[in-house]
Amino acid sequence: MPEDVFKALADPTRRHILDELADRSGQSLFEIRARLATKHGLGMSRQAISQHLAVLEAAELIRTRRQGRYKFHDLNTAPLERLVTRWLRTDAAEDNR
Amino acid sequence: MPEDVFKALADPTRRHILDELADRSGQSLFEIRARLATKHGLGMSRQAISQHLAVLEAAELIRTRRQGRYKFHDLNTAPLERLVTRWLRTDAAEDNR
DNA sequence: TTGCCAGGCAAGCCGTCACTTGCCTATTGT
DNA sequence: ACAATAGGCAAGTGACGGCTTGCCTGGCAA
Repeated sequence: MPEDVFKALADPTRRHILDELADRSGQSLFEIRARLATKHGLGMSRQAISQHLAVLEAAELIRTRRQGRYKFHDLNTAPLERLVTRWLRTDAAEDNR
Repeated sequence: MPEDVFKALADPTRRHILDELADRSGQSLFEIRARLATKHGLGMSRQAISQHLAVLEAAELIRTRRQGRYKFHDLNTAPLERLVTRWLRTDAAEDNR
């Protein structure tokens, strides 16, 4: 299940989205779109970012909460923590995967 | 340049290769191919794995050393270390990328 | 030397992915 | 009520990625 995390992190635009959510939590789709455009020069359609957010949500890298007609996105760093340590630990070899 | 690391990690076969090299360092192409086949049930062509190794080497996740007609592969965990910490540190925000 | 073995190069196929476009639903403001 | 706003749901397109196949090169052993 957390195998999708790698796939989600593969795209640079999605990594920029994570950067934005790390900088300011609880942003809406249009906010993210605006900040990607101004700060990173990414002029993408609204739907493109919506699909990226769907991928990130499926990988559980972001959590969403609806509020009226707004949908706010929050970063969830939990899947990131034991992701790379899989190869970093050179001591006791326990196959926990 | 370490942006390719994410792309390299996106493929499950490549992650299995890293697992193998983490388990036994300095394996050759045919060794890796054999162990992927037996331990993970991956019956892939030699060339497929060669291409995967090329991607991993381009991302500097493995280092290679030629010795006669053999080419040995070693895991290099250096690019992995400050990869995920980009989103994990919630303290001082320095844009080092 | 001759043959075998480890590996590289290049083209081609096919599936997946990122992105767009068009249309539709729901909620808020006037 | 009506219009504007925030977002969702497809379907279609172009490009990239993984894998195969075929041929070629360098090193080692008999």
